[in-house]
Amino acid sequence: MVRGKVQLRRVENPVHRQVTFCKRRAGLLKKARELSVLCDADIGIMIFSAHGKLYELATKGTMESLIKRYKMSSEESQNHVSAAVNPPQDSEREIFRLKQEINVLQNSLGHLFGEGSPGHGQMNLDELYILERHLEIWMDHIRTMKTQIMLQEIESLKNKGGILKATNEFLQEKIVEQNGLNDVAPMMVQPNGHFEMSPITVADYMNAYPLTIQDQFNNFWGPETGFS
Amino acid sequence: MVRGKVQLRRVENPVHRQVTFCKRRAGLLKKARELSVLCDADIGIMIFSAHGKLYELATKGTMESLIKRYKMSSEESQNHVSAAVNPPQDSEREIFRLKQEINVLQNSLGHLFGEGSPGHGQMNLDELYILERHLEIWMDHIRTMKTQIMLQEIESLKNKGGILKATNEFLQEKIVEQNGLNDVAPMMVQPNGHFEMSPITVADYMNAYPLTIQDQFNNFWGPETGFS
DNA sequence: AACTATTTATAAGA
DNA sequence: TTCTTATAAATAGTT
Repeated sequence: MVRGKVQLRRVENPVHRQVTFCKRRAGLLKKARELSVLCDADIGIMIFSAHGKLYELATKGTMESLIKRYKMSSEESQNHVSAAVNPPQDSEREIFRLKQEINVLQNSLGHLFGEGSPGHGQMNLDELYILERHLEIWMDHIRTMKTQIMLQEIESLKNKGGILKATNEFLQEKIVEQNGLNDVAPMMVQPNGHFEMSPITVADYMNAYPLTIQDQFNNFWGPETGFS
Repeated sequence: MVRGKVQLRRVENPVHRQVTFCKRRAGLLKKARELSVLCDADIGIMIFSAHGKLYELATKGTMESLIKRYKMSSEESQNHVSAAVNPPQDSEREIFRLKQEINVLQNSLGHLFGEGSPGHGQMNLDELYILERHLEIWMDHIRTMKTQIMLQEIESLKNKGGILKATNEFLQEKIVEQNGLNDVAPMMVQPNGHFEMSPITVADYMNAYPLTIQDQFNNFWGPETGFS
């Protein structure tokens, strides 16, 4: 018999807990089926017991199909929210497009792998062609993104190089003007393998390494980089 | 007040149905939360109203993570079942491996696209390399499967061809032995576009179409198919 | 949304 | 696990 209100906390006795789990699980699924019938709702429930065992209910179709529907639904609302909040940037649009691609793929795959009976197995050639085409398109997206990122990196490095070059030219002029000399304390390698520059004037450096900064620059970037 | 047992069928009055949906939905989610707390269970619930609106509950993590767990769980049990029932065939093992690939991909994608903030956006090069590699591997699987299916089809056709060839040789011997002749009633095209063979002896056919069956066979398969 | 007469779920005991 | 039963909880119909 029920003695008093049930406390909303973990049932400590493992036997009681197991029994409660059985009973309430049955109750929950029954309620779900009732709700589904009474109100025309489609319901999917996944229950993982404390020991990882899976119990499930799908009141319509398969759990897979409900999950697909869930993903569509939640993505839709997500997009409405983000479209309302941020001005849709190009990169976001691109990501949305890629998400859609992924959905298509996932749907294809769910269809091809998930929903056949295990013995049914083999996909047909047409389906594989479609899948291959999608993969090619997708791979192309990824390669494009990779290329763009690399181009951006090159651009960024070029900018940094340009700034360095300008700085170096300015410093070279200074050196020509001044011609001062101090102690030599060139670049050192630390025990941890990292480099560390001791405080050092440009003139010190020039003294230790007779190449001009411009020469070194060209040695590093090559004469055809547009910086020389 | 509740009058008599509730009938387990759709509530016809739309207003009542909507109210019932609200109340029972709240009840169901409450029960689920209770079960989760009392028994250490992790529960995911998706409810789609008759008009497609989504209501969800995830008692641990996100629905996405529960869905991942569901996929792993259900895949695992599916494999146990199929391993117990059938001797694990190569194609089934291959499909399992592909499923795992897909999981890896989905996880990568979930990580790369789904779980960053929308502004965070850009993947890094390393991640893209990994993803590209996965895609290449996967594409390779698909192309392999395609090739295998085509090879199987060729094999199957060759077998059929071999049987046909043997049959035809046998029939040719019969013809040489007997040399009988009846009315000619060759192959006809029906109004529905399908072919239908009237009852006809091989000798009739030989009479109408002077090529030997062997000649016709070679005309169809070519002399290099291994059947001639 | 709030109220209640009832039905339904279920905790503990067997 | 299943049945029983006292009691808590849910909820259909109403306001």
